[in-house]
Amino acid sequence: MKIYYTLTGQKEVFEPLIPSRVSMYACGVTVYDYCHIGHARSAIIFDVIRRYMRYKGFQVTYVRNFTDIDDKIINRARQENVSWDVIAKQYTDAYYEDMDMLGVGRADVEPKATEYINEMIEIIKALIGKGIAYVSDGSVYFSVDKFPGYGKLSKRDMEEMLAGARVDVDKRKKNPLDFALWKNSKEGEPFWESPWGLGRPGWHIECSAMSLKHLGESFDIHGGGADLLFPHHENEIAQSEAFTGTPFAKYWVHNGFITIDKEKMSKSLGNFFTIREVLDKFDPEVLRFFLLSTHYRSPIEFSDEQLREAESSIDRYYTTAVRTNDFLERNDSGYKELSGTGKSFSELLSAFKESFEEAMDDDFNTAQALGHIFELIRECNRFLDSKPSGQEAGELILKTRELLTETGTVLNIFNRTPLEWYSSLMHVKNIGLSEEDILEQIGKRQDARNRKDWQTADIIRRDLEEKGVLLEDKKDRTDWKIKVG
RNA sequence: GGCGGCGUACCCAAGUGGCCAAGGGGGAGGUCUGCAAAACCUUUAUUCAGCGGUUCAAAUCCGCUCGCCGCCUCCA
Repeated sequence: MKIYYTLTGQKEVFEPLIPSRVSMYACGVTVYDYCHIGHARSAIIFDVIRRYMRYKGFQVTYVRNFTDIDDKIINRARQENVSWDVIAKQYTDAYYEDMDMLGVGRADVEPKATEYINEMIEIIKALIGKGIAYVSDGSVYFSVDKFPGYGKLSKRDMEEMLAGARVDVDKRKKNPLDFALWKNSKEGEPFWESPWGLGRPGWHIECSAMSLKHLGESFDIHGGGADLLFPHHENEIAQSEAFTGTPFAKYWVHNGFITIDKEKMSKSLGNFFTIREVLDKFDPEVLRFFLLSTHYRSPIEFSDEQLREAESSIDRYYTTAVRTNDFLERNDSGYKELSGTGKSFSELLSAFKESFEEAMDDDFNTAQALGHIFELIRECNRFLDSKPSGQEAGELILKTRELLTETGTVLNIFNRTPLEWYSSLMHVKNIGLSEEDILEQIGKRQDARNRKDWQTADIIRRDLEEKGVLLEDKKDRTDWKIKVG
């Protein structure tokens, strides 16, 4: 397995620190507002990495934090005239709702910054003791000059950063690039007691404290959005390695941004969509599928059109699922020799898993993995078109279903029944008909068809289609589905 | 200014030295069907932004040019 490694800028063979175990830490969210789809992208890719590691047989420990104290939370609380922890609680709950919808599993440990104040203070004390951090005006700063490797992750030169002049001038800092480990609290702000007076932790130190506590001094994978690379992850390395004297994370994984009209989606530009907004119009699986259809490091352009295409793709899967179910229900299990189509399908089937793993082993190439899945779907349909029957054919289709379920579980897509998919679409698209209504219309149409009253039958079908319901006449029944795309 | 990335068909998107350049969406024609839909088949890139170079061989490596984007400040 290869993973793109931010430090060297190329794909490296993945070798965990402890064989057969994987420890990973992902930067979670600051809980001060609803999550947008950028948060979803990050959460989903790490969810997939974790699922794939488990699939490969690794024992995974996955830690994802919540930043529950921060300027933005304090500001939000002030605006709404409530306590900071009310805001944190509200948006932590909202986060879980969103992630549950998207099929993002809980991490093994989900620490909150405010539960690790003591651990952070201990690290800060030690850094001061080593002369790497200094106290200034009730706050504590990390002295980047004292950490020789500063800038190694983001490949930045300190001289150039200073020349860039976009760093704020702060009299309390010895070097403008120094960053706060502990912040002196101002009047009316939440605070904790510390050796340096009342205050609260700086942003970066929490990840150092929580990863140390749950994963140890060194662990395998650390990641988050590409915008965390600098300064957040750079600072984490500095603090952690200065404190422990050993290498921090072995592999750094950063996901690319979501863009709108080619521009980075961001809060400040105001061009962002919350997960909730999107799920108002689309099934959650559509968003998840869409985000996995591009490699995680590439930027991904977001639009309704893209989502509609994703919806059509998923529908192709569920349409095929209906076919395989039908086949297995009717197939007679007597002996019958496999046709040529059957034989070539059988070959594809045996190669499929390897293809899927090859794609995923290559830096979690979910886009390519999906390509293989759709190739399997096409060949499965082709096989079914050849009107197969017999025990061996049944086994092939059964095997197909197994493989699709197994790989679908890694990506956490394609895990519902076709009926569940269409019921969900019915709601999300506001069809305004119930399943019973549709079945009633199908019954009426069938009566007309029995009378060979094609005109009435076609009118019923057209009326339903206008409402977004498609009918498909099969040999012995008529199926309904929701129009996608 | 420094650092980094991207440019593959009508759209999205894999592919980073060598089998016909994956897959999805869309278009056109066909098979099937009462008609449809779905599915399948054929077709839609002799070519990978452009120009040079390295190589027996390049979308893939190197150089230059053009265009787009990101980071350097909180940010997934």
